[in-house]
Amino acid sequence: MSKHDDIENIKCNVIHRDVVDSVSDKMMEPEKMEELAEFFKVFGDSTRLKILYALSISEMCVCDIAAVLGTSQSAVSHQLKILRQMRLVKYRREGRVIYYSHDDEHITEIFRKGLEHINEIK
Amino acid sequence: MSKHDDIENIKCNVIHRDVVDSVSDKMMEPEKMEELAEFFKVFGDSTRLKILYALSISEMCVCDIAAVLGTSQSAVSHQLKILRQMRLVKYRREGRVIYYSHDDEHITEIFRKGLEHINEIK
DNA sequence: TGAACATATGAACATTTGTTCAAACGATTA
DNA sequence: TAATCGTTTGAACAAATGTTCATATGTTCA
Repeated sequence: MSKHDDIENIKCNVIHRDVVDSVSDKMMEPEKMEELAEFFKVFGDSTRLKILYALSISEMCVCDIAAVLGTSQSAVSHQLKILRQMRLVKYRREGRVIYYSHDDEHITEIFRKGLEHINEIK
Repeated sequence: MSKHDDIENIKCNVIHRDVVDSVSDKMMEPEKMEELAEFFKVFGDSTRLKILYALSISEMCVCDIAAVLGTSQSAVSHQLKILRQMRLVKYRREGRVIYYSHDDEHITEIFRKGLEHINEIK
């Protein structure tokens, strides 16, 4: 164990140096990956997904969204904030009612791709 | 408060009955939504995203993936299990080395849509 | 057969996440 | 102006998640 002290607990070594180098070279910047993960994380919750789906059918106010989902108005509002921050929904105020709607054309396509996948794997 | 006891603590009422009914009618089944959320959840972690991206460049063994990501072999293995369960990657064994690769064409498209979005909103 | 290696897995732990509850904020209306 | 309504927000809390560590599994090679 003498001269191997510094690597004594490495469990795993590179097997194909060429592949590792080539792939490392083509990898996206880690920050971009983080950003992308944050984006997809938004789709990873059924409450938010339901909101997005509902809004793809019609513009709606917060109370109505809550009614459709069967979720508390507060929970919906919290999730709308996240969707807003990710620029997936926009809103307009009319008196004390706030109407939300989609703010991005990619939503529908991402939705469809996801559905295609889960329909295929079962 | 007499006859309203059952709804006394409802903070929010339906505002547009017609919209709520129409959207409720067109909503997807909740189970489908859950399933879809589970699927997108997989994309919502940067380690898994990096693995998927790396595999879009080349088939790779676990050790090499770990090397490219700078993550422990164990962490990679745990995440590969999730990707496997979601049928996003497949693998083949060659001796004691296991090679992973993509198992779905939607991955690349979903990736691209996500990137398009985050590139637009900044 | 036993040592070495690539990978998988379970338990433990810290972190993140989503909901609820209570309260605050704006806008309307009586 | 006060009460009401639709919405937002912060704190608290339980549940879910990702990593690490230790160990197990399965394969090769000496």
